[in-house]
Amino acid sequence: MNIGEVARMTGLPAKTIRYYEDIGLVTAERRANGYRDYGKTEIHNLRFVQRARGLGFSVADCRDLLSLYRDRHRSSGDVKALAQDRLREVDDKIAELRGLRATLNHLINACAGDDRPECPILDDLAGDQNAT
Amino acid sequence: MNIGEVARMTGLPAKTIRYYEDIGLVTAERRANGYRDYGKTEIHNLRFVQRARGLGFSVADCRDLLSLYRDRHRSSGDVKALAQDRLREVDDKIAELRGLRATLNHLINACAGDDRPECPILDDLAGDQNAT
DNA sequence: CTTGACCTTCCAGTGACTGGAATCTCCATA
DNA sequence: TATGGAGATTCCAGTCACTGGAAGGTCAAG
Repeated sequence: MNIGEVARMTGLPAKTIRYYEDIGLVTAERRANGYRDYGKTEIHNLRFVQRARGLGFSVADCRDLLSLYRDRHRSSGDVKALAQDRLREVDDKIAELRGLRATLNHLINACAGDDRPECPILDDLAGDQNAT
Repeated sequence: MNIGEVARMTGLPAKTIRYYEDIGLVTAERRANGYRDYGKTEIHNLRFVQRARGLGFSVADCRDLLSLYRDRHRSSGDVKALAQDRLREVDDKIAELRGLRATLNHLINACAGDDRPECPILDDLAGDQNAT
């Protein structure tokens, strides 16, 4: 199967699929004419990576996950550990964003948002102690 | 004031301060010897940028915010709009991460995490319809 | 005069793609 | 058989916001 069709099937841009080959994540056979030729396994692996990326795993994580996937003798504990690391990252990020959100919201509520120049948001960014 | 001292004062790496000059965000005077010389205004602007970046504003946003900050005739509405855009981004990101978190958590709970190879996480990534 | 801390510039790398140019291959139609 | 267009190839550069490192200039202390 040509790369274009795979792109259509998976929704991954052909560019990205080529990139994954570049970095050795999912490689394809070559036809006599030099075109990449994708079989079921490669497409399966591409979808696997696509889903893992969708869950926010890094490409490096995807590499590990793929090799665990291929390993008949893996321990599910190794996979779970990876997922737990990722969960921790997500939790940290959510906590960080919640903090940002609160500050931003506070600032927005304090700002009239009209034609006058007085602006608590800028005052705060400027480090004005009397701001907000 | 030399860049090193400014770095110590603000907590911004000297590299970053030079970078901000490179992109024309916060520029410093030069001494006879070619060293950058920072005055109160520049340090103030650096801190301003630092705070805005801390709230997740892009460097491009910081540029706009700085120019609004310097503009005596600005409208606070313009600043508020920028902050609201940013708030929307944060909200979107939080929503996305919440979704990821739920999926990840679900998968983690389904996985025994022991020495056996059976793993619902991998099954799910593989697109196995019977997974989880 | 030397040492070491500090400053300068410039180039390259990060992650995960994405855009674009130049060139080649395939297939259908005139 | 020629040609046109779609789709394939490679390679280089750009994104964002830095960060690392090399090579070299400057300054103050001992």
